[in-house]
Amino acid sequence: MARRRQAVTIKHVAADAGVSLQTVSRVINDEPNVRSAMKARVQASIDKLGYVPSIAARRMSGSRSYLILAINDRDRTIADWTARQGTDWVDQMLLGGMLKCAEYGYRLIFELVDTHSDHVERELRATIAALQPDGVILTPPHSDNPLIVRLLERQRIPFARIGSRGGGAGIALVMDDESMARHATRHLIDLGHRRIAFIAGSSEYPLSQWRVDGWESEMRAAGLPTAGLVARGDFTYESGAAATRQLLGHPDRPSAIIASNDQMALAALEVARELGIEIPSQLSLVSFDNTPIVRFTQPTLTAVDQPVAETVSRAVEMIIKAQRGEKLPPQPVIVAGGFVERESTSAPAHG
Amino acid sequence: MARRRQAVTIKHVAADAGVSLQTVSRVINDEPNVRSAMKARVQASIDKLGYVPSIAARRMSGSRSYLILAINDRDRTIADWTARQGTDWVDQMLLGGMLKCAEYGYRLIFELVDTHSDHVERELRATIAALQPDGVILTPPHSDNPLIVRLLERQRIPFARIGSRGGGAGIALVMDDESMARHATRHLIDLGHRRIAFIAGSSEYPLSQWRVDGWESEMRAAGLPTAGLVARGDFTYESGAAATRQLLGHPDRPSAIIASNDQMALAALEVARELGIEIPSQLSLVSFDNTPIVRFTQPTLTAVDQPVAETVSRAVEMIIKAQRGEKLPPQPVIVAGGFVERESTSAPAHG
DNA sequence: ATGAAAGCGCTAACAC
DNA sequence: GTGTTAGCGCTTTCAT
Repeated sequence: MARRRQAVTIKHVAADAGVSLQTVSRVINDEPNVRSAMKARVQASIDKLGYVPSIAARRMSGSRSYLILAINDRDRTIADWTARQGTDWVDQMLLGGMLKCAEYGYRLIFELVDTHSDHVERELRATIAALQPDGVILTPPHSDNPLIVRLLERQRIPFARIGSRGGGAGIALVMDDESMARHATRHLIDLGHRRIAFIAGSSEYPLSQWRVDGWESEMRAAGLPTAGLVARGDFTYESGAAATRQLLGHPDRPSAIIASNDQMALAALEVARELGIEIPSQLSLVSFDNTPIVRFTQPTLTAVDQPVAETVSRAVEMIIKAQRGEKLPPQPVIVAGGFVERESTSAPAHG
Repeated sequence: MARRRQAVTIKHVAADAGVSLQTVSRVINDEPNVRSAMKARVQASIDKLGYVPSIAARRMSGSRSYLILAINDRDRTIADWTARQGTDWVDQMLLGGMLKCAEYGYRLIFELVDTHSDHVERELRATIAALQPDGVILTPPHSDNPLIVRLLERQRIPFARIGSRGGGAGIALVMDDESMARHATRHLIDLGHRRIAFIAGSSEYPLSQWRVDGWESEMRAAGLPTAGLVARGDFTYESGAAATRQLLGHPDRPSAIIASNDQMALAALEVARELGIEIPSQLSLVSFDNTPIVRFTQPTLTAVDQPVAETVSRAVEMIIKAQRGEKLPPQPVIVAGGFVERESTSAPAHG
């Protein structure tokens, strides 16, 4: 194999501009102590030759790598990709992360890491050693993994923990699950609903409880009952179906249901259909996450929008700031979600 | 900011094992001329210290970077991510590409490049200079961009061209669009359909024509008419709706329609509903691509499965082989697609 | 404000 | 088989 060398290096630029390597280095890193005339001359050579610094060489010399690593759980991600159920978590991560990285001249590298194995640490350490990223973005369930957090802390790499309320090192960011749940509940209350049920998600994820809390507090504030109105699922379709059957089997059945994610909402839709309950005229349905599928069901689903892209974008920003030693805002950073009204919600039948 | 150095380097391993750097290098690269006892000793030190070679240093020394770059069109990708219509092209690319890369100790880096701008070349050159990947995977419409192909050829980087039949340098891979279209057509013929219409895609993409060709040749082979049975769309929902109206407005309307992608199939579904034509009893519908949405429509759509993951996986494999100087199979490599029967196809009403 | 020299971690080339 | 040397492209000292 032919060895590939850098086509244009800092040497070529220095020679072309008739200055030292160091001066070129100063220009490309936008450092002080370069006269503007000099700077212009060097920049002209850079443009002329089409010079781009090598990340490898930069990293070698002990400087930044301009790489930010985004870590996702391997099993779950591969399962989602294979199932092709329309989950676009990864896409939204890339959307938020890559674009923000590009703004700062960084690059996002997406990696899968196996959470559940006992060698998480080794795996992550290997990835870091190989890539030497300037920062790491953790997503659930890694965000609260003490092994990972400790490792990153020891390596002194700035890292963001998405979906974590903090405690320990790292930059904690959460999407505002509680407010989003409150918003959804408020929407239904405003439509005239009083018996609003909630299908909770897996208790493995802290956000499941945050969502329940939001619903509960809004119900309380409106003086509405919550007893018997929670069913616990685990984010799967099957669990959503079971939860819905439980809720709709109730003698005084709810006129509205909020499901903690889209898969469970989909199940609720199907169960309602089976039972001959029409949506939205006889039952309103709100779903969580706003993944693509909610646009294609019939009726389309009113949904809470999980601000994944925005959150990752903020994470990137904060990592870069942290790396530069800038001051960070108080944490956890709370990212506001959205709410999209579609066809699955309306005033209750006998409001 | 504290400068981060590699925690464990080849030096530490060499010292620990009591050998030279070069011997360690030989072991980690699995090169010949190391006695197995020596190799074991070095490996023990590597494991003990948790050593992982630095990609940057490897690249610096003129060797491989173990990075493979996958390039997608920026505008289109961002539009897809933002629209959240369930397109999982990127996910499938990552699925096929990352897993195959991991098998060989490589890493896939996903990048966006702006096709339509006149500085494609500069942009791509910059990315290559920064990352120095060992290979590049091109997707449409980049695969047939002569500027890009020439650039990569000159840089002597192995590259794959997905969706290109070849001509010029690089490894050409296509999904077997023609066969897939034939398969879909055959499925409908076997069900008893005789008037089978086809909604073609944008002529900007060569695969649009390949799909038409497959349908046409299968129809011919079965002695069935094709005149007046093609409507041209451009892969958008709107164009699909217009095409469907045109086809169903025909006095002797088709009993089945094949749409060149899922968005247009979705439109066909909606138009049929508007016209009071029931699917599948009065009209069979087959869609192309098998993106997530076809699982959620009502009825669910029988669809041709575009083997994106498999194709990217093959591309990675061939790039690595090419880089090692191994012989490659004849091209274009043709990757077989799949076919998934769901609810939208059945025997025609008056068959 | 600019330049020169040293070194980052690794591998290719060559010596032994 | 194994060790030694040089150098990759860049940034960090430290001079000037």
